Amino acid sequence: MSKSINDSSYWREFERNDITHSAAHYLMAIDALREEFGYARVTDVADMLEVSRGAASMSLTQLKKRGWVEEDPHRFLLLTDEGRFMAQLVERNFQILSKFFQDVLKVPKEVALGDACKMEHLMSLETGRRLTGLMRFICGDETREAKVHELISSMQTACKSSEECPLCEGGECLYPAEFTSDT
Amino acid sequence: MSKSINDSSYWREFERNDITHSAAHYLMAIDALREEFGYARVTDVADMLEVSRGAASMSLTQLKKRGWVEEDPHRFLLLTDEGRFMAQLVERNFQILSKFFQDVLKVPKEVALGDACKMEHLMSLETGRRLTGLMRFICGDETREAKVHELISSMQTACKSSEECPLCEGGECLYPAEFTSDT
DNA sequence: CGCAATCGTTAAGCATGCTTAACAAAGGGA
DNA sequence: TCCCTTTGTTAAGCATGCTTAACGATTGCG
Repeated sequence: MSKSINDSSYWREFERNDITHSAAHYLMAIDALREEFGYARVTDVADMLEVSRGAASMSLTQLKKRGWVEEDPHRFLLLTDEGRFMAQLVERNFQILSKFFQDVLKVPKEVALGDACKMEHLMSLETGRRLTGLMRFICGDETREAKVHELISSMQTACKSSEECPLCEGGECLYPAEFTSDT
Repeated sequence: MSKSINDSSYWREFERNDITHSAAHYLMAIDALREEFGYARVTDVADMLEVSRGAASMSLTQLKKRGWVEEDPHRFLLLTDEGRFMAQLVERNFQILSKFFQDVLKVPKEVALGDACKMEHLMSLETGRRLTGLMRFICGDETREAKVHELISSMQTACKSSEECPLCEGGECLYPAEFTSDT
């Protein structure tokens, strides 16, 4: 268990992720601005993300070099097909994760949105697609959905014993008493 | 939707997260080494994480300043109570996420472990606890577990129409045809 | 004891990504 | 036209976190 979690073959994949958190938000900002106003300039992106124009300018230059951002004939910012793909991937991940956390796990909105926003650019397409499937299963039947919620809300304490818990079999309890109240 | 995803009040929380990915792995490495060998030195941590001794030294100095790491009477590395709490939080998140991705969502192992490792330090205690509850629900009944798997494996194509899909109601389909094959 | 290997720290360099500040280029009103 | 504002770029500084290299301080063997 502890042997593999620190295996360098994948723990450092974090810093080599396809897209950084920051880059994802620059792309999504362009998408959102074009949708809302029909165009996006460096200053608009900077305002939306509340970063300086300098930061936006430098980041967008990198995104242009990477082939995700272009300028249209009027020198307005534009996503390339690949850029739009990345933006949509991250945005869809955010939507799925925040919906999953809020509607299925019943995590308080603020926490759910915070977690989803941090994780949105890190979940692979494969995982996102399958998570969508799980949610179609749960949300597709009201009785089932209600039962999930009932069970989750009753699960405020640690499992009684490793024997009867399908998760803790053999090992230690994943959520012992000291972890059942919030941080 | 696009309005809130770029709201600076939380998109920049990513860089202010309680613990960085790197810091989490330093803490978990100390934990793992002490468990396996009874002690942990800077060099051992560096070897386990496959970083230079210089990097390990500097990072561990920061973790000492932060109160998560100490030295024992023999000058070996030791986690403080708070440090152990953080390490266990992240490790438990990794276990829950990788189990969820592999055993519930049936994501291929390599992808599941990669995703879990990237997200492990970003999921809040609250969300992790509730995810554990969901998994107790699903894995606690074989019929239910089988049904979830059947449904997820059949969900390889986009939903037929927004009308009948509990997720896409109103808006666009989250997983239209062009996204249903892997990247 | 002494030499050599190991251990831990520190410095310099690089990359990311933010800040503020300076500046050139373009735009708009009197 | 002139001036002032807005826009976008660039430079310098800071923080994180990695690299390699140099450096003392141990440690251990013959």
